[in-house]
Amino acid sequence: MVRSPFYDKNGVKKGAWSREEDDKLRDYIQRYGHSNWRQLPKYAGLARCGKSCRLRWMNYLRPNLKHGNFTNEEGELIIQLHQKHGNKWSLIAEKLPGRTDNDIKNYWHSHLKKSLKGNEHRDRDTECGSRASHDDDDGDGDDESDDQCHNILESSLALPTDIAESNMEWSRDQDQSSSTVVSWESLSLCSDDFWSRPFLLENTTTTTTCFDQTSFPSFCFPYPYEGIDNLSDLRGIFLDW
DNA sequence: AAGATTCACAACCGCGGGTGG
DNA sequence: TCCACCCGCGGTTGTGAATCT
Repeated sequence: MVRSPFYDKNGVKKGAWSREEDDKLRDYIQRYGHSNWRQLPKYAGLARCGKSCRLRWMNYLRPNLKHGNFTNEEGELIIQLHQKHGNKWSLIAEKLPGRTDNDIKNYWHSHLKKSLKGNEHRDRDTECGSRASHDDDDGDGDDESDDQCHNILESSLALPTDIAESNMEWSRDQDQSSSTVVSWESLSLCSDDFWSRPFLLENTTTTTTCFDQTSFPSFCFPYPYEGIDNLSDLRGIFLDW
């Protein structure tokens, strides 16, 4: 159901999250918050990019998330809100506690849009039934009509109110911050999109440069020790401190 | 029973906005 | 004003599961 895990050319892990990764991410965020997604994977000991961590947390690990089927009430509300706001999924998600924008977006595309499409077909058949029957004679016309409907439904601005209303009838039928900011000098050596930049301890050439963390006062290490194991990182912390 | 098709949804990608130097 | 960094959003894709033929 999800992409198989793999490593990209930068050594960043992609694809499905393992149980262990979930645990690491959850534990880290619960303890230290997520004030800096980009640096989080390094501190948490994850071979992921910050963007991936954020997505996983927001869409799956965050507390109080609802998983599973949408209720009729939720579906109804989504239709109403989509009619009002269009594809502003995050806006819609704010009105549905426990649901993420991604969930709602997926639900819309897999359930509601299809049903609206069905209603649209009915409406069109009512308005010009003979034409519709011609289109469907060989089956090809249906695909074309689907595309037309698709275009309409892609934009909520173009979504006729009566369609949405008719669909509502169908519906009835059925943190604490870790104050992290540390200026990592080593970061300036990196380039590319910051989201995909790896923060991999495993792949850095300096990881073998060890130091005794226990020699420093504990307040020097607001993060789990395993996330700070090279001297340039340590230097960044002290420069900022 | 087996292959084809569709469904459902987790995850990725690219873009744009906000912010600070 | 410009630029880089950081973040969040919305569109899209990939793939296992379910269903159909």
